[in-house]
Amino acid sequence: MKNAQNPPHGPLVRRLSRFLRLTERDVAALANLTNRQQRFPARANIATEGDAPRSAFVLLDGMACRFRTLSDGRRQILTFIVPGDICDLHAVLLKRRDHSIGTIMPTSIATIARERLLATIAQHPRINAALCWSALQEDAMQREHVVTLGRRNAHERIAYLFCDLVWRNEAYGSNGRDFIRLPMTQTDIADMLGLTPVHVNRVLQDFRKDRLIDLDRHRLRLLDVGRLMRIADISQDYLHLEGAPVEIERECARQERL
Amino acid sequence: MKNAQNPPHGPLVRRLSRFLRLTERDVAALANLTNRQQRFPARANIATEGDAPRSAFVLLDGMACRFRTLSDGRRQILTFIVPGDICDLHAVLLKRRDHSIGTIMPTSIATIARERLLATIAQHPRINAALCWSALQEDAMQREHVVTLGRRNAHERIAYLFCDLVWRNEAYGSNGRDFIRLPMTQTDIADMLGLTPVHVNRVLQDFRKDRLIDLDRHRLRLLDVGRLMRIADISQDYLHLEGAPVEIERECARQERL
DNA sequence: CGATCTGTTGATATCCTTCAATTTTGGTGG
DNA sequence: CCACCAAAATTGAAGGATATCAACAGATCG
Repeated sequence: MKNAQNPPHGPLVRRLSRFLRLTERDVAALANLTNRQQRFPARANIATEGDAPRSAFVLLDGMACRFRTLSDGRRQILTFIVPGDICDLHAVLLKRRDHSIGTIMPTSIATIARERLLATIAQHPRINAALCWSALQEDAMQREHVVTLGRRNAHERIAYLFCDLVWRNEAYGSNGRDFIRLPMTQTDIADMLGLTPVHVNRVLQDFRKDRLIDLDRHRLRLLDVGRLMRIADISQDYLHLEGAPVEIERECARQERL
Repeated sequence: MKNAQNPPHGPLVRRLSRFLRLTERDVAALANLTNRQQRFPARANIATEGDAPRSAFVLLDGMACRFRTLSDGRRQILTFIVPGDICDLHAVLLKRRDHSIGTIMPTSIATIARERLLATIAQHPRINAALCWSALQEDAMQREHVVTLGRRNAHERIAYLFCDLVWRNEAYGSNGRDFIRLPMTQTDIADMLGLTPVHVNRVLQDFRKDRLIDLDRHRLRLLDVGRLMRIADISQDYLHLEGAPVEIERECARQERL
């Protein structure tokens, strides 16, 4: 039962072991959790609003987003989905999807069969706990998004988004450099933040002039994270990266002894 | 194993049986799920951001809201909490709360002990499923909120909020009249919808002039739901009130036979 | 029955949108 | 590898939705 957080693991393991240490058995089970892989080109729909929910999946590589469109065409992006993110884990309980999922760039996913998922969480308390945490974290991110759209102005919104993306990449991304890939267009950013593409562009210019960011060819480098955090008035608390409370650790250990 | 949806049940049973039929055993278990009750006056905090999470609770009577405040005082309400809503069901997994919960009016809650909760869902598959559905529904409501703040204008936002509150009251509220209690102030509505109180007031005047609503002394009557729905461009799909898919029903029935 | 919170109204300011044109980028096929 | 094309980014000018400020009226509650 060794520490399983060493580098060469898939995005799902990287993501989940952010919460608590997984055993080698857990890691092996996660490797068997997914079955077939699928690739999608850029700007393709992985799932469409109104459809009956299909199986859950993990995003392995690329980037996607959840979104909804109003009947006059206005679009709101709900979340950007990055490698390691799990989608539609419990969606079987619903009859029809209330939002779509589309790719931003070429993206590959691995589907998760419901039967195997249920069996896995029944036998692996740490995976169960980590999946719950993952869902809680998504809820918390959604809440931060609501705060952003409701009470932050354009500069604050963009500062928030960039911090969020960089922090998530640091927490369980794979690249160890000081910049991140920003594959989405300025229109995507606008649709995420409730702004117009034109205004997003202007704020980006401001940030460049203020030496806050370096953004070129979809590569983003934060030149002054502290100042961006102060602009957005945000800390990374909402990501809940602090790991499991001891009681949860103990409870998992106890269940593993059975 | 009779239908358990008849009137004289608590808000929790009313809420959960919206999803699937609960057995008499389930209803009895739900009655035993909560232990002590607590009353809070209006404008009191039930839980505060930064605290370590306490036990989960059900709101029995009154109204509350989740909210976050930025450091300069701007406040964003995340959700209004109505009777039957369950709060912080899995919060034990987190070390500190990322938002507060406060009352709008005098409110009573019933706490749920973690041990008893775990035992109950282990023995009652339908309760387990219904609680999962409840969490999914909350996620869907949160998504609709994001769409509202990101892409709807002031009139559309208020039309959305009023439909939402009325629909939720119809679905599992207790009063059978054609108006609902609207205990929150216009400032609360503004903080929910990302507007200023002044502007909320003006939109309300517009709605009154257009004979869309009748709002007086915190009693709201929708005079033309169809038109409000068209204004907000919304249907009640996002509330997922259609009940459990047959496979879930079957799965619960199978588990009950063990 | 007064103090305070809430609702209402008007005038002015501003952030962001809209519209429209131009440049740049990135992808594709020859 | 280059030429070409569509998509994305950029810039300017003007308009509109909502915010801000301020004052007052009305409701609520101890």
